[in-house]
Amino acid sequence: MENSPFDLTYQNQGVDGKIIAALERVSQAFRVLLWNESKAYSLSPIQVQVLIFLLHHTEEKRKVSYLANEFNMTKATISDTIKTLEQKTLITKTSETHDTRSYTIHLTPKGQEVAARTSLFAREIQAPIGRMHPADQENLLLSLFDIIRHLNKAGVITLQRMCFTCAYYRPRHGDTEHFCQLLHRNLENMQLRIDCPEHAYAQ
Amino acid sequence: MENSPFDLTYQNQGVDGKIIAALERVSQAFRVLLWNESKAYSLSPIQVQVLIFLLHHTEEKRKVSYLANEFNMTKATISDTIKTLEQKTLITKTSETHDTRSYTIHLTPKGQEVAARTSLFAREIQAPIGRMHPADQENLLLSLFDIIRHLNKAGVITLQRMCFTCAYYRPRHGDTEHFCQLLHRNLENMQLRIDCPEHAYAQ
DNA sequence: CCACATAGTTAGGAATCCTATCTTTGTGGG
DNA sequence: CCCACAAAGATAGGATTCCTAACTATGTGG
Repeated sequence: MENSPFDLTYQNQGVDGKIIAALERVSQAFRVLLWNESKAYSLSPIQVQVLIFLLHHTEEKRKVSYLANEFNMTKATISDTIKTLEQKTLITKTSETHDTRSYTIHLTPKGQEVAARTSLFAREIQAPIGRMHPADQENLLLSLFDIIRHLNKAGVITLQRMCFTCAYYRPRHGDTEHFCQLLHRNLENMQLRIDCPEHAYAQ
Repeated sequence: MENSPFDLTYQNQGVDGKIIAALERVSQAFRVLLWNESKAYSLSPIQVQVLIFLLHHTEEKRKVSYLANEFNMTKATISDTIKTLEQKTLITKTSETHDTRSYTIHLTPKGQEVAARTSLFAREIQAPIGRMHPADQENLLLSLFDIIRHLNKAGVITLQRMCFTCAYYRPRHGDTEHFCQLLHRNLENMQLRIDCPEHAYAQ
């Protein structure tokens, strides 16, 4: 065995190195899938992302500044994207608030249709996840939560709507229990949210 | 409890939906980190990726076509990137093979230095992984392997150097054991490679 | 009411990444 | 031997991404 010419601990492929490499592959897959989907509908990747976001989020989040923050881009970039989407009659703007500087973005019926269809771009990634054992799913999700939580603390990802960054969230018994002050109850691991519509920022 | 105005199974946030969303967040983090690192060294993201790849891979993989396949881009894009890197004296070309159409790319000392430094761009993601329990690391890695294997079969990711797509790989006892015909032995879960230098394609 | 912050737009430019078209070189029948 | 074809890479040109910087217009607070 010692005579093997191959070193099993080759290069930086410790466990964490392997996990990083694997996550990078998955990231690449997302990029490729999103790119393909975009081309299929003659849209840009960011346009598709915006459409999908609009499909799943409420009024107060459907603004230029919010989207810019969400996608780590400048307002200029989003402003441009919105202009294009409007020209394609996929969205409309309404300024129903009393702040006339701002407006809310809405999907047109056509926009909803496109958004619904393109939102399936990740279905290839969903398939193997659906086949996993529930226990493995739970472990995977918790690991990812952990990573994201760290990235959030480190300032890499600025915006979150996950429980751990919410004003209503209270850890109990040293992180093993999760109490939501809005729902007034403990959340199971699988009930923790990554995109909660009621998320409130801690000050 | 039933009176709660909030539906815990809100939107597509079943387990797999949450995992997809989480993976997307991590992907975004990679993008942001890579972008930051690029700007810090006045390079483009793809230039950084190429430099890092060159640092870790051998001769026969350091060619334009291989890189194009690796990063899911056209040869034109890579050709351009290489030209720029050469102008920046970060790489050199040598045509030591007998096929004079092609050449091999080498890092200059300066290129190695930059590559080594930028290769740390993912360290923020590595930190939380390093702190996880070994068992959780193993679960995470196996789950990601599973997803990538599927993406590979589905043709989303064309190129791999992981055991599951290798000509030397033989599953045993229904996927619970992994035999490498090159090493002539079973591999433990944690010995499975995601970027094996000896990977050979199955025909 | 004036200074300042905030929402969004515009202009201009660097960079990404493509398609399509080339040149050159290797390869495999007939 | 040669001719057709494939394969490696380069080049030109263009659509798109995404930025910075400067701008307009509106809200807010001492």
